Amino acid sequence: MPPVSRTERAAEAWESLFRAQVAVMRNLAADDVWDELSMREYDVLFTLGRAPGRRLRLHDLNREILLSQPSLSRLVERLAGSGYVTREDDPGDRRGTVVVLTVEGARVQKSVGRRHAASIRRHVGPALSEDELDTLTELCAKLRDAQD
Amino acid sequence: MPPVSRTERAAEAWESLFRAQVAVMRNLAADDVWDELSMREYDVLFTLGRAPGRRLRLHDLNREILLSQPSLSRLVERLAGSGYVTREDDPGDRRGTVVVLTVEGARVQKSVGRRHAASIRRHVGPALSEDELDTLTELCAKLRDAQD
DNA sequence: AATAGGTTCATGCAAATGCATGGAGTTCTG
DNA sequence: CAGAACTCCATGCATTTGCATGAACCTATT
Repeated sequence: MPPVSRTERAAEAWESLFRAQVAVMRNLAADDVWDELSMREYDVLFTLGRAPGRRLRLHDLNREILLSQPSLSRLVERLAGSGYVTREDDPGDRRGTVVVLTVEGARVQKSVGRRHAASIRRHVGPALSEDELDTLTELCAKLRDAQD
Repeated sequence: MPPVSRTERAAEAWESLFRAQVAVMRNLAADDVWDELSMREYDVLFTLGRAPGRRLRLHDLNREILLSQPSLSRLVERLAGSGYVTREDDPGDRRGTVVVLTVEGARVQKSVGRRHAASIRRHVGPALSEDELDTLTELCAKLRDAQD
């Protein structure tokens, strides 16, 4: 076995992470829990639910969601049309738009969220031991924190 | 600290993995290496390059690429138009289409690949120790292998 | 305080994506 | 071995996405 450089190690780790994400994502997407929300819509509502006051500036929301700014703008527009969020002016910065999760939005997010969590348990839970799951959580958190 | 159930551990691990993927992906996408190929196009050419004979059935290719079958069909169509792949009939199964990487396709993939690898080294390499990178690789491989 | 430069968001428009479907080929079943 | 069921791929069509751009606002510089 030849010596493995740091570059190769980084490339292998990313490749492995990426492929695992693709494989798990495909299984999660195939599970029958996306009748009320698409995965991206769920991601937005979930992120809002975690935020203080269940509200976030569009710009801040955009940092959590892998979507271009115009696409997120229109996704939020559709969510507002469905009554799951409202859009308010930011009094502190009048350029900004604050996206606020509605009661109905929170309800739908939780409804889908419960089934999604069960789906995750089925697809991710059995793959690794509890210690391994914790290690994976920590390593990914570390990787994420090192970005930008 | 309350006891943590296996369901919670799985959900945390997936959440952490997913967010890390989003954060890294955003940085990789922002790097100036995608002038000749989009990330998805690169992914297809890269996957073909790894396959034996640098060729893959469209259906098999689709299992590696997170894209619907019609979308992949059209992506391959565009790659063929650019001269990076050719489409051949599968003699063994006449329903099938075999996608073959061309010499030019391999050249472009390598050209982008070199810069992409350097980009990965910059964004992923410094985040973790070498042991941690190896551990992450193994855990993600295990997770991936457990899918389906 | 005026102006230049930066930030935040929305919209026009072309391109890419997914869903539903259909055609062609293969495999299973009685 | 006939036909039903399934698999693989492509195409029509509506939706979603990204890029380019512009409007409104904020901030820094002089």
